[in-house]
Formats: sequence, C-alpha cells, structure tokens
Amino acid sequence: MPLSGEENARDPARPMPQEPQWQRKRRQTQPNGAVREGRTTPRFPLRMRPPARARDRSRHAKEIAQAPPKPSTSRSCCSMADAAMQRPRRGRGMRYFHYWLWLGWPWRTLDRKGFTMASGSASSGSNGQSAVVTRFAPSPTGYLHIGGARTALFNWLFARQHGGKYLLRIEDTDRARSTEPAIDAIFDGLTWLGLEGDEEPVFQFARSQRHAEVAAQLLESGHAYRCYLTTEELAERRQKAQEERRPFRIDSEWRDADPSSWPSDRPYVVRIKAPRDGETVIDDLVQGQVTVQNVEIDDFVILRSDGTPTYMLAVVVDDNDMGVTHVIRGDDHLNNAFRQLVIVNAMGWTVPTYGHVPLIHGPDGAKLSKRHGALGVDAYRDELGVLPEALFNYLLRLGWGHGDEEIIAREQAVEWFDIAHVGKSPARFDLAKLQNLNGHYLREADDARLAALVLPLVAANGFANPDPVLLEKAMPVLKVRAKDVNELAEGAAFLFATRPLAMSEKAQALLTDEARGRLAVIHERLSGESDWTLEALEANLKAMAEELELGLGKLAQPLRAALTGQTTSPGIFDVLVLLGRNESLARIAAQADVPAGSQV
RNA sequence: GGCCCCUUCGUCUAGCGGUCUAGGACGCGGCCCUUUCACGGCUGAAACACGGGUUCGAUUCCCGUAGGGGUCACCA
Repeated sequence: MPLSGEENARDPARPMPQEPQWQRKRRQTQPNGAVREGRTTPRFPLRMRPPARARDRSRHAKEIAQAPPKPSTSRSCCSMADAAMQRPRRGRGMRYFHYWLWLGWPWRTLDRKGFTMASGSASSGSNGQSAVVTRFAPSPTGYLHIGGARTALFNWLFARQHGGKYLLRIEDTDRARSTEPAIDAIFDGLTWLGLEGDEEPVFQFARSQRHAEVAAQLLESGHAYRCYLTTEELAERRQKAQEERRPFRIDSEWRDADPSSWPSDRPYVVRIKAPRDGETVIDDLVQGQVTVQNVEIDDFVILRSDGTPTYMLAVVVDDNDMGVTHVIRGDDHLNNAFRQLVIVNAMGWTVPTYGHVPLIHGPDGAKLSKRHGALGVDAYRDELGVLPEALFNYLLRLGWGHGDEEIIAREQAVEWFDIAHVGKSPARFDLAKLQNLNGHYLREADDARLAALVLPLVAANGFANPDPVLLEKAMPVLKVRAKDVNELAEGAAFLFATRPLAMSEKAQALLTDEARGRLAVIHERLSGESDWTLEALEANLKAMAEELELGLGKLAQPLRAALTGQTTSPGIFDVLVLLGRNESLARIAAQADVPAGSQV
C-alpha cells in the first residue's frame, strides 16, 4: 500500500526534474520598469515535500523499523497494574502507529506486548491487515453546525485517501435533548456536502444494552466500582474544595470497598477506577505528543444510577465495536481522550489513533456559537445561497493549507489533505472569504443547475411563473455578477418584471427629459432593426452613438434604466437579446418621450 | 483557579536554521479593461506577541512572560 511518498521525497538518489513544473518564478516589476526575478516559489505536491511533522513521521517510522520500541517499565506505575495498562508507552513514533501497519509492521509482535485487537471484527480486512476506519459522531441536539461539518470533512478525507471507511454514528444517548428533526438536519447537511457515511449510521442509544454489558464486565474485573455517593454529597465536597482553594477530585470511599459490602437497596452509579499515579501520553495526529498526569483523571461515571451509559462509556464501546482506527474530532475532546483511554485499557482494547482538530472560532476569537450567528449548514445553503463545493473548499482551507493553493476541488483534496498538517491553533470563521469562494464556484457552476436553484427564489420574490428556459439562457451573464444564489435571483428579477416596470431611485434619476428623448430615438431606430442579435444590436447602437456624437454610455444608461428599472445589470446588448424584440421595445416605449399613440 | 493546547499581515495560511527585502488568498486602497455592475489584469498598505537562551546565524530549536482558547457533570 503506498504511503504518502515521504520515503521517496527524502531519497537523495532520486533525481529532481530539471525544470520542475511546480516551480514558479515570481517576477517583480520595479518602479523603474526593470523586471527582477524573485526567489523561486516552489509549489510542492505533497509527495515531494512533506510538512514538518510528516517529515518527523517518516524519520520516526524509519527509526522504529530498525529498533522496535521497548515496553515501558517505569513511566506507568499506576495501581491497576494489569497487562493492559503495561502496554508499551508510545514514543514519538508511536503517534504513527498506523503507518507501521501500512508498512507491513509485524503487529502480532505488538500484540504480544500488550496490544489486543479490536473485538469488533470491522477493523480486520480479508487479508488480516487493519484498514483505516474513521467516524463522525454528532449528537442530534441541533442542526449540523459548521464545526461539525469540518470534522466530518476531515474524517471523510482521511478515510478516502487511505482507502478506508468513513462511518456515521448518532450520539443520541441524551434522550431529553436528542430530536428527530435534528437527526434529519444532520443527515441532510452531510448529504448536501457529499459526506454521507459508507455504511448505515449507528444509533448509539440502540446500543445501550451493550454499553451496560461492558460496564458490568468492568465491574466484574474490578476496573470499576459502584459508587453510592449522592449528587448532593458530591456538590458539597466540590463546594468545600473550592472554599479551601484546592483542586477538587472525586475521591470516593467506595472505590476500594469490597463488593460484598455494596448495599443492594440504594441507588448507585458505576465509576471507572482511574489510575492514580504515572502519566498517560497520547500521540495525537494533530496536537503531537500530549502528556497528562494520571492524578488529573478522575473516577468518572460510566453508568448512571438509572442504569444508562454515559457518553464516555458509549463512545469507547462503540468506537471499538465499529472498529474505528482513527478518532478525528474537535479538540474540545482532547481531555476526554485521556479518560476514554482508561476504559480502553481496562478492557484491553486497541488504542485508536487520535487526531484532535482545533475548534472554529467566531470573529472575536471565542468558540463559534449562536452568539456569532453561527448557522447550521442548511442555513448556508438556504439563507446565504452557498454552494456545497464552496463550503467544502472553505472548510478545508480553514486551519489547513497546501502551499499557495486556494481553489481545491474534492478529488484534489483527497490527494493533498494531510491531517498531520492541520494547524493546532483555532481558526476564525470569515464569511467574506466564504462568499468570495462561493462567487468563484458560482461562475464555474452549470447553468441549468443554477437556474434550478434560482427559480424558486425568483418566484418567492414575487414573480409568478418565471420561465426556466429564459433563466438558464441568462445564467452565463448573471452568474459573473453574483456571489451567492440570492444575488443571482435578484439579478434575474428584471427578466420577469412586468410593465409598468418598478423604477429604482437611481434609475428614475437617470431618466431625464433629455434621456427620454433619446429613448424615443432609440425606439424608432431599434424598431427598424430586423436582426435582433447581440452583434447587430451592438453595431446599431454604436453607430447611433457616433452619429449623435455621444458616448455610448449616454445611450446605454437610460436604456438600461428603461429595460431593467435598475442602474446595474448585465451588458445592455445581452439584456436586449434576453428580453427579446417585443418586450424590449415595449419597455423602451414606456419610458420614451414619444407621441401618445406609441405608448404602451 | 487546576490541567491541556495555541500565538506569522485585520482574517485564512506558506514557511521545516542561511533561500526572508517573510510568499499566496480574502478584505481594504489605487490603476487598467469597460455602456453600468461584476469578472479579469496590474499595483499599494498590511504580520513573525514579548524577553531570554542554543547557534557563526533564528520566523524556524529550547525556556520564560504576556495574551488567547479548550476543559474540569449521573451533557455529549
């Protein structure tokens, strides 16, 4: 299986092309007119030049290939000294555990050192090699927001470029907040962006039986305990800790109580026994190596007093059962990863590779929220008139870049995207840039497709039965002037307006007595035009301007006002042709200062 | 507050110790094209948070400071 080519890129024996086509010379024109050659600005296909961390990755992959890591004996000395917790501590290279797999690493060796394969079979391909499985796991408490869409995008991209699977899971364990419309909105948004899952989505709530089973297993093996502390007691202790200005950590006296002493008549929650000394290291695809002291990890609840699983348990169980190899999600989950690892280890499951991507921030630098007018992707589509490919491109470039490339199509993204190259700092959402990108994709979009998108909007703007054929015909000249679908509809309005035309204030101002007189002349002249084509009309009016010794603008602007009721529109000859001979002449006549008999 | 993470033009980013007079894009200003508005082309202003190290040499590596963010539930 091809890696991403770092090895080749670093091979000095590999000849470089004499004049690499990706190498651009930047020329600068000096004020004195001289042209100087700037430094060459290489545009690297990623295969030829991996980013820093990718480079590290390749080096480490090599080192590791020569000297397999030794199991750590001292770092992790937690009280739960079972085999699972004594797995080899991953050094920097371990971050790229999955790359070894692709390199054909004999992972049975790893297995002997404490790794266990996922119990779910989904991760094993027919050849016994682990394939990449990613997942997007939104909770259906609202629309699909922009940050979620980006997380989905990164998961999709990662799976695609590694020939893996991308799955969907709806985290609906919170029955009170999960809603059916939200689920629909999320699927709808994902479909629109082309990010549907490769398999039927998993609904987490439906699996609570399985989650409870795992909790029972954990209880059985002594990795978890029943805790009879009430919420009130906990709140009290938390309060007290705060008053004494010391950090609060749950320290339940039930942790070490003998199961035989567990009361059977009182409600309890099940807590995991988190290790109390040592440290845990995660080699994150995005964040790099992150270390947390185990004392920071509390004995969190895995089963509520009503017997339902918490999110923390459910994710771990589902990820394992679904065979998820790469957990790519928002970095608000980074801290959770350490807690989830406790469960993974206690169960002896395979540790997934994590990639925590930074959150998207609002213009003020804080986490994007409704306060910023954060919208669901459906709103970008329905209210802002954004095209999915534009949002795709924008989201892709948010927090990630590939040289000087700005316009990146879907297929290209699959090839270029590199999770390890995603920036660690949060990016701010910039609507202006999205709109610019949208304008670009609008200009590239198929006319019939755009017409179909615009048609209902035109109708909604009060124009009954707009002609779809005319709309499509006008699209080439309309779309260069719009940056979203709404503007497209506004621009198309003149096509379907009925006489008497509503005049904008500026258009009205243009129609002076003098202008109306000229319109009369234009009307007379165009009435005699038998060839109603762009070329003929242009020749006709230009000749007329010359004869009258006027700039074309003197004729065109009043004409525009008369034809469209606006001061801005597509080219005036385009307008004439689109409107057709009869409608054009009628609109001109309506504004021209001509004998009453000719009025329409 | 504890813990974790981050810091290059206003914004998104390129940068991999000498290639930096720090590149591109959006936005903003100017010019050109032009019948209007756009599109397009050219062009201008605009950034390495600060302080210490390491080094012959730091935007780049290390430490600190400041600032920002995330997280601390029987939510997910």
